[in-house]
Amino acid sequence: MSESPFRVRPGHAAATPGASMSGPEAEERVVSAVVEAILGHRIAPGTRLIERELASYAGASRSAIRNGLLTLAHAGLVELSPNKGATIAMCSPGEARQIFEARIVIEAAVLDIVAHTLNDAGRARLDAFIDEESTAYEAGRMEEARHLSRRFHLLVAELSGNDVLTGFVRDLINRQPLLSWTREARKSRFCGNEAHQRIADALARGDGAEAARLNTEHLRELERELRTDRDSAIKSVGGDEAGQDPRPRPA
Amino acid sequence: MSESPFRVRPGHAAATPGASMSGPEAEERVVSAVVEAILGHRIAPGTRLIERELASYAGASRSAIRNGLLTLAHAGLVELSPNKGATIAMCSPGEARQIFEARIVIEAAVLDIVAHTLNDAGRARLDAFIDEESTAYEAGRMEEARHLSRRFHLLVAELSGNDVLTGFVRDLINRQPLLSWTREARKSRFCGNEAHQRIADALARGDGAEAARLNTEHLRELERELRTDRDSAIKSVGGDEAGQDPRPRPA
DNA sequence: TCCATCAAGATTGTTGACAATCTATTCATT
DNA sequence: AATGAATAGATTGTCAACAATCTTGATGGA
Repeated sequence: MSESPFRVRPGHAAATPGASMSGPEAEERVVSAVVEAILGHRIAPGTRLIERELASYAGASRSAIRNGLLTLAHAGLVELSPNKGATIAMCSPGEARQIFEARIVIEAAVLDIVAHTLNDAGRARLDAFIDEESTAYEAGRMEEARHLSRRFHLLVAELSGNDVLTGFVRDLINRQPLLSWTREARKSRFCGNEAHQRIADALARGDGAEAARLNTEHLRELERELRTDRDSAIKSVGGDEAGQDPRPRPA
Repeated sequence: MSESPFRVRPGHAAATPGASMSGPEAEERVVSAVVEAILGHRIAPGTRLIERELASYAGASRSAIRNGLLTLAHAGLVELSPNKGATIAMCSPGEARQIFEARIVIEAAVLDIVAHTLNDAGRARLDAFIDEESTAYEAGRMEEARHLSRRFHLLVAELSGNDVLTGFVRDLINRQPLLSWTREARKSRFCGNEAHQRIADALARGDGAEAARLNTEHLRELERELRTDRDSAIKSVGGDEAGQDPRPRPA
């Protein structure tokens, strides 16, 4: 059996089939494990999720797993088909376009709100965040940098003070890795935090329109990069996909 | 509570405790029954939903009910507390404000998209819808009119061609009745479809900015009306709930 | 009268087993 | 060899019973 794509969280023992450490946390544990696996590009879209495997991994019952899968399905991260089970969601190019469009318009609105309401505490949070992000980039810690790069957009949403919009942004960001599976370890030339730095500067000046414009440009750049990745993946048909480690379980 | 707030759908027999007409539809039936009950103002926020009651009503097992409640919780319509069960969600004034804000910004973006992409077929759908809505209003069929009034905003979202944004708008609209429980049967002076008519006209002209402006004004009017309702409800009932914590979201 | 304590009932949470369905392999036929 | 049917295995869907927890009402004392 291949390596599990799910990462064991500190403080939690790995799957011990006998130990039924169930509880309200079990469902949450499965959800966050799958989310982390998706965000870390350790699990491919289309991978089938088998209830009993997840159950034994998480040391939970199938009921908890089912609840977790329902939660993930609502967040758009897994697809459920009756009698056929759950798979990691696959986004068609059309869906990818819609997700980017949604991010562009919602984040533009959020940035406009933040530009009008940002206080000193928020400005400090933004500054500290940008520092942390650029430090991670310069140190070459790409995994952490990618994580922080996603977190930036979430932080801006949080600064708007609107939990509803923040939840939408979080869902959209979590689906991002599903759009560009191949972009795993490649160092993106657009994912640097210069764009984030400029957006934060515009926010600090109270210029919401400019911040929104920069963010839109930033996201369009990401989308363009994604499309070229997808195209190049098409021409190198089977080799690339089979060569990557995380494949659907052989089972 | 002697009378059930849930309306029996045509084609489905009422609860027959012995008949276990379960299936994949059972969950869906419960979900839509609760949604309809909320939309029809037949069930109050804070009402406790007891699994066994719902199960016997829907002729389904508790498992299906549980799944349905989870779905409703994800949509923000019910709140689940561990070991305490499910209640119809209650929105604090702060949450209500956030929901209106989210609707304003998302629908503005949607209107801008529609204004740039509307074709003849879409224009025809809008026209037909406005006719149907105004007919319902003039005939005094207020329940249908309220339904269509909500549907108008959903139709505009659908015309944008973006399923992601449409889903967000749908969730927000479905939560609307939770914000203004007291406004049940009252004929609102702002809920007429003149506003919708003007928005549709602006869309037909391709003037997205004006459509968004009109829609924002429309929603702010609704929110103001809601606040006066809530204030008058406070003086009659007296007990007002403190700020509720927002529901937990998937990580 | 008010408050703490406690017991009985009610409700949710969990488990395991069973039925229904799908999937993959095998095997017969053309 | 290719195709289609049948069978065995695997997986999901469902259910009823049991355990854990909460709620309600009563009881007794200050």
